[in-house]
Amino acid sequence: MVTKHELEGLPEDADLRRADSLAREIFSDVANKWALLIIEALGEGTLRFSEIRKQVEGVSHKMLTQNLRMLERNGLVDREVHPTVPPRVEYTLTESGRALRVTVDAICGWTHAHLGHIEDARRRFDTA
Amino acid sequence: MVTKHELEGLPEDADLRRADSLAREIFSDVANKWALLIIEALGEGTLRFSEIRKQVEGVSHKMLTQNLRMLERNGLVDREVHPTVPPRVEYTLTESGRALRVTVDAICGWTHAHLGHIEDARRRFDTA
DNA sequence: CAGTATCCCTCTAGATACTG
DNA sequence: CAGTATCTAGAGGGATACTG
Repeated sequence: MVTKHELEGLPEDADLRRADSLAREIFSDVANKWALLIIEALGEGTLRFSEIRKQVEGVSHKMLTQNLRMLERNGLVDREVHPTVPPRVEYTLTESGRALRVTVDAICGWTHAHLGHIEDARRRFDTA
Repeated sequence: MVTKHELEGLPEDADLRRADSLAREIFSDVANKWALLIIEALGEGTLRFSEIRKQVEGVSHKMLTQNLRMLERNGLVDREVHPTVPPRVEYTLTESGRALRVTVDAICGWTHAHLGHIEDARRRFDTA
């Protein structure tokens, strides 16, 4: 990923280049705070728009819709609309979304495991 | 992580709350495109400022310094200044940085593994 | 309730120039 | 070469109001 173009210069792999830039784009989509927090919130279950909004503390209405659309577009979440009134819209991770979620969990785990180290590092840095 | 405050309301765990908000903050620092790409670029090795800049395609001088400072402050990268002229500054992941790198690798792996699915999903979404 | 559209302002991030 | 500072345009994102 974000490959260093080991193959750069070979004229025949425009395909690889394309895949590369696509990977970049997806990485940029996904590697952002709100997207990851939404994925984490969905977890294994199914949540309504308003429920996600509660769980992902601090997310605005706008950011939530934007990111949900993006995740849906990339096939990470499934959006099911129940044509009732009032409407009920449920979001669920797709298989690929759940696969990504595992890595998000790993980041969360890393964060907690290193809280202490990080606090120390900050203190050292800030006093210097 | 980004816990849903299962313990919310109990007055005695201001500590947990603090740790929680710290975790949030760290998550926000780290869950951003440039930070992750820099960590990925550093890998197991040691790179100079200008070398990182080459590897992380598209990063501006400013963004690179900003993110390197942030990563240094959080104890993810080690910054070594050689007092020569011209100056030589080398960056290396710390142990905690390398631990996080593993998860970044996982995200990259995920990206490549799901490129096809994602392209399909996008096509479907965009034509609808 | 969920979603879209509009306004508006902040703050990000690029470009440029300058120092050790 | 690496880093800091300044200026500035423009995207990001909040608040609000309106629709199905």
